Amino acid sequence: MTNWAARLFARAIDRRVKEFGVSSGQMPVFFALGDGAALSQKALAAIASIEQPTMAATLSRMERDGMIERRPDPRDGRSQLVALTPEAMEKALKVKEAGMSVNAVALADLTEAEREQFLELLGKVITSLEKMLED
Amino acid sequence: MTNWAARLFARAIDRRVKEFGVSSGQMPVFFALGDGAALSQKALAAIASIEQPTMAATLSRMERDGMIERRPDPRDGRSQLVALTPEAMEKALKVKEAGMSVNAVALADLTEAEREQFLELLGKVITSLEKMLED
DNA sequence: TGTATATAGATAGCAAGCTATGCAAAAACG
DNA sequence: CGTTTTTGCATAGCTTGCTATCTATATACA
Repeated sequence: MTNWAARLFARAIDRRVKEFGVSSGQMPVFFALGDGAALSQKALAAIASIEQPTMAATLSRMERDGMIERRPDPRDGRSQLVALTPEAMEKALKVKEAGMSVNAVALADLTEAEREQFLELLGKVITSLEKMLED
Repeated sequence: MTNWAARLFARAIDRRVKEFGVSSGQMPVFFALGDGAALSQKALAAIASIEQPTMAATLSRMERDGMIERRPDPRDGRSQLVALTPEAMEKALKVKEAGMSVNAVALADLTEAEREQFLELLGKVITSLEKMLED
C-alpha cells in the first residue's frame, strides 16, 4: 500500500509539474536549492534520502535540461557545488507550490488530528524499516 | 515520506527473497498465483495496481527465470493465462512468508489500534489521490 | 454480414530507484 | 613525509514504474 500511495503521489506531481519540464524525482532538489543555496551532490542525496548514484543521475538529467549548474568546490577538489540556474530559480516557487498542493489534496479527507497521527505512524514505520536494514 | 517508506519496504523484501531468486516486484504475482491459480496478465496488473506494460515486463523477467508459464487462453485468442511453474510453487510459501514478515517488522512499533488507523488513513490518502488522477 | 469499436498484449522509450565497483582527492597516521 | 584509509563522484547494469502506440482478436451494431 505504501508503494501504491508513493506511485500515486509521483504521478500526481508529475502531472502538475510537467508543464514546467520538471518531474517528481526533481522535487527534493527544488526544495533544497530553491532559496538559491548551492550544495554538494552528497548533501542533496542525504536530504532526499536516496543513494548517491540515484542523485547523480537525477542531476545529470537536470543539467541536460538546463536546470542546474555544477561548479567545483574551492574547498574540496573531489566535490562540486550544485545550484539552480536562473531559469530554474524562476520556476522554483511554482514547482514547490505544486508539491505542497498535491500533499494538501492527498490529506484533504483527513482531519488535522488524523494528519498528525498519519505522519507520526508513517514515521514509526520508516524508523522500524531503517533499523531492520541497518545490518 | 510515502515514497521513502515504499523504497524501504522494497529493499527489505528484496533482501529477504533474494536467496530464492525473487525480487520485490514479483511479490504480487506470488500472492495471486501462489495457490495454483492461472490468471491473465490484465488480471494480475489489476491485482497489483500497476499498468499493463509494467506487469508484462515483470512477467517477462519471471518467465526468463523459469518462474511462470504462459498458456493460450482457450476462451480468448488475445489472452494468455499465467501460472507459476512447479519450481516457483515450491518457493511460493516462503516468499509469501517473507513478505508478511517484513510487514510485521514495519508495524512492530505500532499498537493494534494504531495499525488499523494507519491502514485506514493510508487508504483515505490513496482514495483521494486516485480521485484526483481520474480526470 | 460486414464494419466499427473495444480489449489483451507487445513494444519502445524514459525516469527513478538500487547495488557494486572504480578513481582521484583528502585526511589520518606511523 | 610517505603510505593507508576515507570520502566524493562517476559508471555499469539491473528492476520497477510510467506513457504512448501498435497489432490482433472479440464484440457490437447498422
